[in-house]
Amino acid sequence: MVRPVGSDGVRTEAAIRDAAIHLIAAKGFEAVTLRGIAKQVGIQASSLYRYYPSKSELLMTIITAHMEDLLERWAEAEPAGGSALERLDAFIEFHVSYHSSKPTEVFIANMEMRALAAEDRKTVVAMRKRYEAILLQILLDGVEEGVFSVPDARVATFAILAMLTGLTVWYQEGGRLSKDELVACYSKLVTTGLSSVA
Amino acid sequence: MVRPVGSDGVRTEAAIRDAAIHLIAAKGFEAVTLRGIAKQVGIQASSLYRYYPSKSELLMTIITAHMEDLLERWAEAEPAGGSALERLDAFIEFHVSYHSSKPTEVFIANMEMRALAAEDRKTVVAMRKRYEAILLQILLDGVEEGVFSVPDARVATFAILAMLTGLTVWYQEGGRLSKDELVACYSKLVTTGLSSVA
Amino acid sequence: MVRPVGSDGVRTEAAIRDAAIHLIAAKGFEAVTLRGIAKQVGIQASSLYRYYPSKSELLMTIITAHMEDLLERWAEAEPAGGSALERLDAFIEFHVSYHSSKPTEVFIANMEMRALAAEDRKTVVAMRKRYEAILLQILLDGVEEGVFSVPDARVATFAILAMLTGLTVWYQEGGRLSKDELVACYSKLVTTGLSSVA
Amino acid sequence: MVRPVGSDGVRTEAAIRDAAIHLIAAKGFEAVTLRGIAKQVGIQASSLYRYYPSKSELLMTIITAHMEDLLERWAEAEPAGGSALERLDAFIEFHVSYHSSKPTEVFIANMEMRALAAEDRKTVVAMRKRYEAILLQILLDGVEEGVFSVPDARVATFAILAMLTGLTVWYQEGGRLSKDELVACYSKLVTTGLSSVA
DNA sequence: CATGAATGAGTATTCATTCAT
DNA sequence: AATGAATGAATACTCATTCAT
Repeated sequence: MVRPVGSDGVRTEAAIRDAAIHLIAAKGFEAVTLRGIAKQVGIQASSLYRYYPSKSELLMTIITAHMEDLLERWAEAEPAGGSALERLDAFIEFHVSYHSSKPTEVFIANMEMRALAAEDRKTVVAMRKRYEAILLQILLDGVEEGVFSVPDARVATFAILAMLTGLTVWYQEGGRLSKDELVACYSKLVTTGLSSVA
Repeated sequence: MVRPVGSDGVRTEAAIRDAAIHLIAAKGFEAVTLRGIAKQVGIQASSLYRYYPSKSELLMTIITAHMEDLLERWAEAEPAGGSALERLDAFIEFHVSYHSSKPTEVFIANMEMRALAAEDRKTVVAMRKRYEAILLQILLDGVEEGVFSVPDARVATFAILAMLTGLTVWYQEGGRLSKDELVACYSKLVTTGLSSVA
Repeated sequence: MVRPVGSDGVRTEAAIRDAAIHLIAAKGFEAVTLRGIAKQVGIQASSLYRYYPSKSELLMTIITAHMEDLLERWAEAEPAGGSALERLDAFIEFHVSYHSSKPTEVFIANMEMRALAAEDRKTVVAMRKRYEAILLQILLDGVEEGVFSVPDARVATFAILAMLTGLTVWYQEGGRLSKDELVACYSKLVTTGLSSVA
Repeated sequence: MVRPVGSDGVRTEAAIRDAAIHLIAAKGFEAVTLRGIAKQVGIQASSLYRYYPSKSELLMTIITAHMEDLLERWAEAEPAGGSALERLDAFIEFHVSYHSSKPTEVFIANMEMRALAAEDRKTVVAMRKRYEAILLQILLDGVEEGVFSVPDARVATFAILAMLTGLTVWYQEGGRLSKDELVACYSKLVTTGLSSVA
């Protein structure tokens, strides 16, 4: 009997990841059991080992897949050239869109880094730094252009990312605000804050 | 050795809480073991039960003590009257000062709510909502006064709190910036964003 | 060693029950540890959980299995019709035979009901009442027929059952008396007491 | 300050025994904790050690006190001389009276012998044998006199004692039957069984 | 006479992981 | 590709017991 391409195995692997992502987001990595994941998939816990060599590698896979995806997509979405303000707008739009479309993965990547082994954590931190560097550069350029004024670009980077990423805590697809409204909201706050003057 | 000379219940209880706070912040509640806490305090794990009836009540105590403290201190620091802008400044100064002076407790309160039992989580969420309501009211007042312009006050509240609270992730006492500089940084970002015009 | 070759779930489950029954009868339920049971079976304590979800459910299983067996077997052994005296003889023969063939299970069922959770205890008490009702009915019928004389049928039921069941405390298979002699002994005592007249 | 005779200490010791007796009867010795006993008395667990050197000696004290009391009282109640039938009646009256007046202590002595250390158990078994020997002798005498007919005097002894003692399981002071009715009930059953002829 | 602080051995139970089938 | 039986190390928690005060 010929097994159709992309059959069982592949499907099972995807199902495992999906189940893991939702359970980890809901209960936290340590509180999730392999039996729990297996049950949701409809297989035995021992069968998980066909697909992932350990619980921690399952987490690492989820987090790095997310980080790689994030960085790749920005590489595609990144505007070639443009003013700092234009690039900032593009970045906010990208970040908010991505984070509101995959809030669960993002939430895990932010919450469960402590659960990674030291080595793995280092790898992920490095990826995250690459992402932070994108915004930091935009801010520095904007300051140089004279359009941005920040007391401390590094703190501002952390602050803005924390603000933007915070949406994963409360955002639910199909909520009160459309994605465009969400982007507008955050764009306004980042560029002119609360002030009604500018 | 049954009881070391000079042992003292009050001192032990404080030591347990301190040890628990630091371990939980570093590794996450689920990953922390009572043995680990006890070891750091220099007692046996079973002795913890003289002070806290269960691991989860220990967490609950830490989180509620923090939340109560936060709300009480704001009640003291809150300016009587004043414009929305003045009250916003006061709130930011308070929030940043408090969060930078107790980053560990705050971090735990934000990260470990999932580890609480449903009932306890409800209690804490209610306290948190009371705190969020403070900022929300300031924003609404500012909008009415015409000094603030926000697309959505509720989203803005979450966004600003996420930004301000985010400092607990990276802030370390005695770092590059003084507390005043920190407050100035965040104040600037909240009121006028990145714009150099205003 | 992960799984000894030729290990078999059904066999293991039976071995666990046997070990549990003997240990509980010897030391009492509370004094028996899962480690102790496991050791006797030759497995790890954690492996018990593949077969019984908790220590108390293991006890409940043992007790209810015994009670169900007792009631079913009487249903089979019960004479269709007959005088009260004939039915009494049949009951005594059945009860003494059953109790002397499974003294350990019976002993546990009598001694360890306190160890059951309230809910479970209720269930077992109800089964026991069904059994007691059998003898009570025989006594009432005998009184009506005029062959039995009892000051109080309810007390007599408890008294006779206590007497008959008491054999589980001292009886050992292969002892001085044969099963038939045992039945004769108890029959005599129940029907005419110590009197040498009748 | 002069302490009044028979004060605190004595009262506390009695309170501890009472509390222990009722708790052990209700939950079983192993399930009872010293903290539980102390709580009921209104003292700290550590204070129990002023009165009893260990949990198991507390049990041993309760059981032997009961057994000694039982034997002493029979020595007082025992009729000097008399026929086997008269002595049997006296024994039954004594046994039922004593057991219905102290059902809790008796219950413990019967149920918790397994909880005693081997050495202590031996001691108690010996006392119990002395008590059983009383009834056995009466039966043997009655057989010799020709008024009793028993297939096996030893089995009859166990059987009758099990029947009589069984009342501690269900008897409650102030219940449906008076003590005299109770004695009459059991007397009838022992001497002529269920038969209506004799 | 009584306690409060502490111990340490022990308990049921959980869980990631292994591997013959 | 998947499972069922089993492991062993770990976990929160309990409890009898000790003893300086």
